[in-house]
Amino acid sequence: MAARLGVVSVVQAVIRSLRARIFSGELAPGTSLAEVDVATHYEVARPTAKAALENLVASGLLTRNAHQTARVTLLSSRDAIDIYRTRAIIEAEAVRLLAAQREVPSEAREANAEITELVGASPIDIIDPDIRFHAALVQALGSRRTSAIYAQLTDEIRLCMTHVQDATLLSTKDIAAEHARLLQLISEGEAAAAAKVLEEHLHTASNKLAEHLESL
Amino acid sequence: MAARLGVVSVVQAVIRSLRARIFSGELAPGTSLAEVDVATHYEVARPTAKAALENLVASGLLTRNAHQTARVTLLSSRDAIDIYRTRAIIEAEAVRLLAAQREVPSEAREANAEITELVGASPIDIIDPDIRFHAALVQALGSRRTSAIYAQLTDEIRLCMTHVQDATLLSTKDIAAEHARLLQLISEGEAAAAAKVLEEHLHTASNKLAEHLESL
DNA sequence: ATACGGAAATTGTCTTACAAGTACACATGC
DNA sequence: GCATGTGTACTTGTAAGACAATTTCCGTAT
Repeated sequence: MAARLGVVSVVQAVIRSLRARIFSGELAPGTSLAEVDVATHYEVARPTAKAALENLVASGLLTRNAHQTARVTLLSSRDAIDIYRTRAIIEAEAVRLLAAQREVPSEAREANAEITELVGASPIDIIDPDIRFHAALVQALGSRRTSAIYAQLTDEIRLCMTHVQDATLLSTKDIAAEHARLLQLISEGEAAAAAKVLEEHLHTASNKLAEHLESL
Repeated sequence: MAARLGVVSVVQAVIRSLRARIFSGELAPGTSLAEVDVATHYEVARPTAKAALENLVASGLLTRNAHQTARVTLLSSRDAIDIYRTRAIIEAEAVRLLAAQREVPSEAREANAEITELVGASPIDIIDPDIRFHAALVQALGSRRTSAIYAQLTDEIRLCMTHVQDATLLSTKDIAAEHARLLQLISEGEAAAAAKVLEEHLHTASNKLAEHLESL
């Protein structure tokens, strides 16, 4: 293989590698990805590359019209708002349920602890624990399909983030504080208040992100 | 072409045809669908059939493990409950928003009128307008991604229904009445009450469906 | 009757090939 | 000079054939 691929299935390996390259920013939004390019890059057959590209198109990371070469999706501010709205619906419900049970997921607590430790570090480093924090809330719902849907939205969020290399949208300190407050309200069983904090948290993030995307 | 296909793209046409055959019950849950079978049936190449099958696997209508022939997904009662839970999250939010705006989608009203007219008819005939009623509520959110997610869940619901040919889970009259009450509460701006009615409506439907699936 | 071995069936991938559609550049006419 | 039309190059869509790898199932032998 031309590029290192954790060997599972060729198509799956290509998909995984392309995802990583997209998220890392190596393949910036707008970059063209022809089937032949992918095929030669990984030294696989074109049908294999095609299958990988189609998978990524389906998950929203790539965009392609008929007979046109696929490009890394360039999300608009309206897309970002739409994604965050959808996220908010799911997460708010998760938070309400958790609060009703006064159950604070340990993964969420740990992820936020990680964020707190990164207060001085590069804003890019907090993306990962931040995503884990929110994912932990949804995971706690225990619904396979809800988690799957949320995972797909998370992918698009990550893609958004690659638009904004300067990811200093919110201060790490504020994010950690809002998360902590959210967990506090959950532990107190304040479902409505917790949901409201979450919605505002996502809403301000959404606004900042949309604003940054507009300015490109 | 061996079977009539509305000509768009070969793969898309095969997908559409297979979906129709699955929903119609011609391809009952559990039926094997080998790539060669599909290829010969539609007189297309195996890669084309493969692409169509992979698409349907991704949307949950078919199930396949590596090196194993695809089968029409056989949903368990737990799946049904999971699907309805996820549905409920989205629909409840839609209903809350609509109530806050006191906005009753005309499509929902029309779909329920259609149900009301079908009070004496076969329970199977109400599936379609019932789905349209609920979809109209979600559509009103105006979120592309939320609608897309909901559409996928709807597909799985339809698949559930093919398990239970005797779809007389609830009386048509009761369904129409609950829908009407829901629309009434929306028009009155009673967000919380409307959401509660919806959740109970879906919960009882989910229970009945799960019960029927268990008894197979 | 059970366990082992092998054959059949199926999917995974590659190679090659051609058809069809899109986009861009170039030339032509106004 | 600009708009328009055409043609070519590029890319994707689909097909056909071939081989490897894996799973399943059946037959046989113990």
